[in-house]
Amino acid sequence: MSRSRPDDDLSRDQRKQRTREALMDAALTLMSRGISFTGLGLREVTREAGVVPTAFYRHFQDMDELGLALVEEGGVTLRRLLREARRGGVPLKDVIRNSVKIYTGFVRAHPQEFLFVAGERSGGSPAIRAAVRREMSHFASEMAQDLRTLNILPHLSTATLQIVCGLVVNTMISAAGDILDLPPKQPRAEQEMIDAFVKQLRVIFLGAAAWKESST
Amino acid sequence: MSRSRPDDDLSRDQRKQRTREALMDAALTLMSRGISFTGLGLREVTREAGVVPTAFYRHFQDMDELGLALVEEGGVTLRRLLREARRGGVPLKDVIRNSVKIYTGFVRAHPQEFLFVAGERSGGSPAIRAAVRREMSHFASEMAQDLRTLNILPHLSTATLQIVCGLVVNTMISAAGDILDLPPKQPRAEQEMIDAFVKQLRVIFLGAAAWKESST
DNA sequence: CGTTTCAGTGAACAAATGTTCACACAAAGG
DNA sequence: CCTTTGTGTGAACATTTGTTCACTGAAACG
Repeated sequence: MSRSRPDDDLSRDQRKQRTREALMDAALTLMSRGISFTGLGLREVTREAGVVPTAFYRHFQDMDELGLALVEEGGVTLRRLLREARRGGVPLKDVIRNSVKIYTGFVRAHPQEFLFVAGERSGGSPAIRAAVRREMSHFASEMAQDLRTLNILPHLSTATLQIVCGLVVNTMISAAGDILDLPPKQPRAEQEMIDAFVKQLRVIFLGAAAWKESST
Repeated sequence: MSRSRPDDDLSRDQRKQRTREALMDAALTLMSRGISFTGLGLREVTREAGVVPTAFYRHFQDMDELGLALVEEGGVTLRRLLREARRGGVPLKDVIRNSVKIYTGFVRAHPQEFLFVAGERSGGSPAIRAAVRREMSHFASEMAQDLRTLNILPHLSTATLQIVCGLVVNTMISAAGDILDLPPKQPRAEQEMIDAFVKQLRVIFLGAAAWKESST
């Protein structure tokens, strides 16, 4: 047996990407301990990742670049969310409640990424803020297109639909931040927040359905 | 003439409160330079305030306490906003557009406080986050009560009205953050954002008007 | 096999951070 | 008027930070 530890025979690039992920995960882990990304230090992250500080520079020029990578990761998570929702098909009954169920499931499955996105949307460095906003806008666009092909709210102009989806996405992200901030194991309060969240989405879609494009 | 500099004959308490305000203003000023509150250092703040670092402890135990004071200040500003809106009376025509005009005026007049609230809502330390949420919730409650006395959306239960106002407030704060993040002197993009903001509020109120309490 | 490439190491640095302490000195209060 | 009170000072501290540099050793490659 030449190679004893089976998880150790990896190509160089694989190894590199591995510690890169370790760094990103370390940042997310530290954030889930309460500190916001902006308050994180380079050394802190490498320490948590189990790497020497200098190794950081092999992957990112500075913390901002790490942040941007995390934004991108968050973006693909959001895309997977949409795909998953599509795959489930339209329930035709209780669409909103079901979509919210999928969503909250996703938030619970990837708490750190949602915490990051919600927190840095208006908090972090200018570059990161901008990236988060861009990602949220992309997400809203995809959602708008989905609604189009599902023939939901067909009477709305594309511009209006886009704005409505922006409102929905904004509400979604805020709700995620609120839910994840609850002291853990508090199912009563959590259910209340989710119910309020559903109600807000209902109001939005009700308003969008009642919208007349003529109104200035 | 015993007292030469007229701005210098102040009681001890007045002086103390003065440098306290200087510290708070310094933090806000630094934030408007791009850094988020969480990323601010104690020494950085005292330097900007023109005081020696140790003087900080005469007013706050740590940065978190400073942050909480700023949250409270932000809350006061929001209350003044509501009072101002009330004072203007109900325009009866174009209510939303007019309210938004008042609001954006306020945001432009107190950019730093809105930047702080928007940024630390989900970003900062747990204590500060909680305080911001509490203040936003208070604000939503007051708004709900105002709508009640103005006989707007009278068919909604108090609980529903509260939830709708929560949605409105959330949208307001996000919009403030977005608008203040624009590169300055970009009236085209700013007007676009404000128009979208107005449209979102219209959708919300339209939906609230169409709401039937019976729906599960 | 021999050479090159390069992810990760470890020591070292200047700079900045939060916190401490004894002190100054003007207002407050008897 | 003399004493007390307390805001702001200035020097000092132990830590922590971001960044540099020369290095090691194994994978990649010819």
